[in-house]
Amino acid sequence: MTNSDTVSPTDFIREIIDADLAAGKNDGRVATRFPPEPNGYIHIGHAKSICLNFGIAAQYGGTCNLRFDDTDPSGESLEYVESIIDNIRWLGFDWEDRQFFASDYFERLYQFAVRLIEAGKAYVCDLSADEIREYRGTFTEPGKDSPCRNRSVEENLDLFRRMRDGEFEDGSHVLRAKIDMASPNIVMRDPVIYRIKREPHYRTGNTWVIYPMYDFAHCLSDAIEGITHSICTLEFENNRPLYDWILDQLLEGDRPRQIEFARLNLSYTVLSKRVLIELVREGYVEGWDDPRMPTVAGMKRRGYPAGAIREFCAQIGVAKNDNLIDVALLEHCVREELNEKAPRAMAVLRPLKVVIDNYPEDVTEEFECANHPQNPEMGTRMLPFSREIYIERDDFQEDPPGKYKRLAPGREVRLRNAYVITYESMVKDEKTGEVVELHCSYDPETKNAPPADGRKIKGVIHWLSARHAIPAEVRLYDRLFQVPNPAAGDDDFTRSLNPESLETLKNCFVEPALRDATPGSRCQFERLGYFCVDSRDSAPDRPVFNRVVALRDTWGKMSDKG
RNA sequence: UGGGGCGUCGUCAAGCGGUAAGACACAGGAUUUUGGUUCCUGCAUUCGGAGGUUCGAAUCCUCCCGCCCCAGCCA
Repeated sequence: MTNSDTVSPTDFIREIIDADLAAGKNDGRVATRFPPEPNGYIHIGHAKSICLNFGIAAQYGGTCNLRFDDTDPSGESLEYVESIIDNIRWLGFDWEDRQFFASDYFERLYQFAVRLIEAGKAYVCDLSADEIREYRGTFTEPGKDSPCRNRSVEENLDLFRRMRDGEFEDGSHVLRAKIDMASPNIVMRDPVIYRIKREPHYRTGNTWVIYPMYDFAHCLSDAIEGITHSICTLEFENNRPLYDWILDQLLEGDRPRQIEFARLNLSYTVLSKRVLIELVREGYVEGWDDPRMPTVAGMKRRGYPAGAIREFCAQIGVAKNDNLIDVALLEHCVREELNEKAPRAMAVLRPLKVVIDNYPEDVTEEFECANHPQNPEMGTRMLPFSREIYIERDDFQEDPPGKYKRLAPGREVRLRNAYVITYESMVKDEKTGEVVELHCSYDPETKNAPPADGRKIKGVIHWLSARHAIPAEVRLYDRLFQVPNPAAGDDDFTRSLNPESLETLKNCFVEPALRDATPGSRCQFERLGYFCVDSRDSAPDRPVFNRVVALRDTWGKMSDKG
């Protein structure tokens, strides 16, 4: 599926699977699942889990199901289901016909709950939410039994049926597993497994007023689907005894096994669902697919290739250590793929006009340019040249620092794929003193050739023929947060937002070949970075480009240091 | 505080009793019509700490320290 996945990674989860296989468990089957709750868009952290689950299934000749864990109607919606399906497909994974919903199991789960009651392992509790909390005890004190704990099976069955039938108010009754109110693990102190919630479900509508809790629904959904290895994140480690307990009461033979790994944390970004939702709702970004968002939809729109995300997930590994991955690694993976695959193009973001005085006014030349310097198979394109061109403002300095090798008074520079030009004079705005135009001369002998006298031209800059350049809008993105670990501390995340995460440049130019660039297509603007045609706002007469990621910039680093 | 986890380079991460892989980052240098790419080079005498076992310990034992998770009718 991916050329970068040639080396199968090894990690503690695969070691467990190897051992299970060696022990003859599950008849040699490996079945995983990715179980999102459809109450938000998936992000790069989910991508790690997706790559893990689908990757393991592929590696072991097994299967990976997509299952929506939709047991709490509040906040869940079809929009999220659809976005999740789209995003996983885009990431490059396929679950064939194995798309499931926990909500499709509601009737079976109900029957499992009835069996639990019949076995004397669950009871209907009348305590209020507050009372249940009080009865639960604390880390250091054991809990107390609910007064309802010893109801008869018959009464429990009757009450539970009436809960389902809608006879009771929301919150007036719950179904609880009867385990151990003195357990040192709070999860095991008679956990709630069903609650009454009169809220329409986006799939089952009003047919249910009771909904199973995660701990009850998840393990049984895994069992129903024949999952062998149920991979989840570390915060569920405390829940594993409950996962096993429920299955022990209800099932015999091979059972799914829960394995926990450390979730992804990314520097300078936040992956908390709560914060992501707030960023969208409060308008700090323009939507779930804002190119600054760490969502799969955002990264796709930004122009990150799916393969780069997969490669990133392979690179970071899987372990149980808390981690904070340097976002530079993600950017590295993006550059690595784009360097190989993105055709080169010319664009000027902050134009400065240059008149080449000794070049004829009515002439247009066309230069044949390679689409990729290292890969001739990517072909060539024609680039027009004329007397007036635009260069990048940054590529001229009146009083340049030491190692500057671009245009300056008295200097010469190579125009990429064209001639060597020499500075002659500049025109300044009388009021502001700003340089508004340059005059240069060109050396006709240097067309695609070094200067005849053998002198070395150090600098190469990009340019565009003013007459032929296509106006474009370019959006420069930077990290959304200014601090390395915005999730640390309970500070208001708003304060660590980067006010300069988006810079919109409206007066840019791109080469004519890009006039009709396909939305979503990517190229490298030479010397600037990788760019992607925005799939939402770009129009044929007015292309809009998103900067995917800048090129590595050793010069920028040097000059930053002074 | 009771329970459950985790501590190996700046950041990830291999290592599974035989003497510290790799990646990113960083720093030098070479090549270059992208200050890109590519290519070399450097980057943990030491594995949270202290004891112990052993010919030999990041790996085994003991104690200590630090960080994360759990007291939703969320997942």
